[in-house]
Amino acid sequence: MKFAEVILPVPIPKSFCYVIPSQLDLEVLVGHRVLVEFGNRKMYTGIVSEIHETEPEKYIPKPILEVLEVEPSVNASQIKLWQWVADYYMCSIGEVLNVALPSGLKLSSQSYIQIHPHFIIEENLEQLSDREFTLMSYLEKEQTIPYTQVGEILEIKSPYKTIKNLIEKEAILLIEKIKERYKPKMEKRIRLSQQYADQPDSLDDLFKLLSKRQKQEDALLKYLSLVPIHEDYLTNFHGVAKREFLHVGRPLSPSSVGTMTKNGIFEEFERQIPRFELSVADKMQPTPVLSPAQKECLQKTIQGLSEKNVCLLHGITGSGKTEIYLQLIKSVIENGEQALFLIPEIALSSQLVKRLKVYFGDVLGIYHSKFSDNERVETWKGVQEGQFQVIVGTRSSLFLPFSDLSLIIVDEEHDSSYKANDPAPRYQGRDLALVLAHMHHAKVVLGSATPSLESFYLAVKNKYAYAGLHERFGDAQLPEIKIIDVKAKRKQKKMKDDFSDDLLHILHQNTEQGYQSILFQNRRGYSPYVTCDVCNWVPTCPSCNVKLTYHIYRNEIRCHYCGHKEHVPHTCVSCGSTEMKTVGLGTQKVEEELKTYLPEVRVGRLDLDTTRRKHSYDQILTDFEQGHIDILVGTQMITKGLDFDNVRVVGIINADTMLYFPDFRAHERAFQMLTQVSGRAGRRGETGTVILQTQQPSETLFAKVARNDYHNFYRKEIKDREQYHYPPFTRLIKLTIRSEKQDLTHDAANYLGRLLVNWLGQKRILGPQEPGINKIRNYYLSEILIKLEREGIDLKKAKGLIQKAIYQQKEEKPFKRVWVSIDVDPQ
DNA sequence: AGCACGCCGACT
DNA sequence: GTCGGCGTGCTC
Ligand SMILES: [Zn+2]
Ligand SMILES: [Zn+2]
Repeated sequence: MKFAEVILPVPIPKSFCYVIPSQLDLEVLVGHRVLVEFGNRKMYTGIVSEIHETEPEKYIPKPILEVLEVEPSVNASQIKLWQWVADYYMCSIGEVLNVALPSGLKLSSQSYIQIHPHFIIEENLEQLSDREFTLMSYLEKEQTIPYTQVGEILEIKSPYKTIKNLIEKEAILLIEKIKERYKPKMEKRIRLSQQYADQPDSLDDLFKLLSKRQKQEDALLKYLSLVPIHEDYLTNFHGVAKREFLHVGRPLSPSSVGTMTKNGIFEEFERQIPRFELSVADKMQPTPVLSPAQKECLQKTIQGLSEKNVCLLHGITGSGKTEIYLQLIKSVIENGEQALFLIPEIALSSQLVKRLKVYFGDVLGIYHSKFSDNERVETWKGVQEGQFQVIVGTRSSLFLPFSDLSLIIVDEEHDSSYKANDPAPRYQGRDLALVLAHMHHAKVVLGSATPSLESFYLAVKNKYAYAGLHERFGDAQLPEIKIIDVKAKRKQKKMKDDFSDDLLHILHQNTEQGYQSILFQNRRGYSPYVTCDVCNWVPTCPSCNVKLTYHIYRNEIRCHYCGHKEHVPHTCVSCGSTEMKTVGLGTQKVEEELKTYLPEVRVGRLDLDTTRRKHSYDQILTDFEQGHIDILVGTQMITKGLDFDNVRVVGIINADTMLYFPDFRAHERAFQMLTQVSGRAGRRGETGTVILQTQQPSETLFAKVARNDYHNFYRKEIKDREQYHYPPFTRLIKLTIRSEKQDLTHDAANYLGRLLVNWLGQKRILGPQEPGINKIRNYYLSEILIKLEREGIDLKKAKGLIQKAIYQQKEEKPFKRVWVSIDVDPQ
């Protein structure tokens, strides 16, 4: 007998053993998607991770029900990668599967109830209680009802007993429905029936036959003009797309074509077509020619990669790193190997995709979270079948089924969207890229104008190769950055709301001269908060310990953590005053103020609120690119994406907000963000200007941004990190303890903290400590930070002890309803 | 994570 | 008594 270890998408840290039934004996392979029953009746797709002959001793394994494919969807190196992620990020391999596999490839069953075929309600009325009768009447109308909806219908919380009773009475049946899986996109096509296609002479007879039927004759003529079967009868085999046949050029009557199909003149058939538009070969262009500086940098990168596995490409904003990536990718394609081009979530605009398509054509695949399930499955299959040699995508493309990967590029490697947050696995895409590359013996290029401290440190330590690109492309110069003292300006009465006279003046002048500007305010919405003018009371969320955020367009206040919303209060809950006002500054208000002070200027806005719909982000970028917008107001979103040649001025409304995050990375992030946003100013031979407004003009970080002085920023920051034992000198693991009672969270966190102190030592444990936001969705939170040395420590053993401590805490009776989540390398 | 099942208190 | 809420433990 043969058995298969199957990975299932559940947060249980092991695989499950199933019997391979004898009739499937030769079919099941490692990496196959298989259908199995799990629990009482629920069905899941799992991935076979191992095939063996060791019979389990303690239980009788269930059989594999179905093998869902001929070629395995997952290859062996992917399973190895999943296991690495599960071990390193301390989660179950099932959770890894859950994010790795596109949902189009994961099917699971849902339970439904339906009326038992032999049961007649009218004849069994006395058997049914009121509630049971309600449910049965519902079933008569609806045929089947999902199990999960029964509770809602009956307005009770646990429908289980009602359902169980009805099953015993043989009134209903439980059935399992499996959700639809991936659907290939099909196209209806039309061709001439075999008999006419094979013998062109018979067409004459056909024309005679149709001579009295004008519309049918038209259709035949149109077909022959689209499909030249008289030149090559084989062309009939592929026929013509029905859509094109009916609607392109002179339209045909669908009903007459239908009649001809019924009469056996035409035949209809279906063909699978790709979801992605194929590019036309003649639109393709060679990759752009490099400047001398870019060439030199490319050489350094190639040289570096011959000595090290990773090269840090440190190129200032506007230096043209992308062109260097293109060259590297090109040579990968020429060698017949695969390349992965990772970019931050938001930077994957359709502009970028179009640009890359022009260079790489149909070997380019795209993988993105805004894609539909079906599109993602198609990219997955394209990589697997070798159609796509280059993938541009966000961090989840690390899980695609590569077989021959030789290069990974991580663009804007410092970007925080490479870190996956809430559902486990909480992986860092940049780090995982290194692991994936290692498995494939591939090389990695980390590119950034403002490298993360971790990466730069490793380059300094000679673990990574380093290639610098310190001049801008073309004749462009770095922008001139002017620091404006907002406090002083206010005293001089030179502020209009949030704009200094200098900023307004330069914006006005720049627009007059036909150039564009960008305004940066790292907060969306109008005025973020509502407050009482008398006592400063601020409405907070009933479920979370956060202030509610004001949204002007609905005149309501909302919680960003749980979605709770309410109307703006007219009176203060604390003192009864009716003097409620809004405070704080969001992009929406910046936009409004701008329109007041510069009424003739066309203003656009780019933030989460204006880009919710699928194509709105691309639309705003296009409008800006084509000059329909003079000034674009935005959040950090505008620091990413495409470069705009016509932007000469960047205004930073309030640079201070970023400095005060209670987080050891606050300065790093502020430096990166300010540098990136400043870098939007001045390309193509013109020197740009940046106006940076602040309350603290003497803050040294701003001076470093102004001088584009990464090295001094790095030296100061790395010293602090070393002194306070933060990465890259230590590894951090953050434990978050959650429960519904504040005391319970507190006690559980203390218990866990004591265990960890005993097992790992006092100096490695920070906390427990309540985070700034100590309640989310009615769960109270506490955090423990574990600091482990980078070297000279058995990391596996330490993680084992942490896991053991969490299990031991969970074993304690009072802590059954306490949850602990683990974040390895938190951001 | 689901889901089954058993115990306990509220309400016929 | 009975029924629904809720806590607990298991899943190959
Ligand atoms: Zn008040
Ligand atoms: Zn909330």
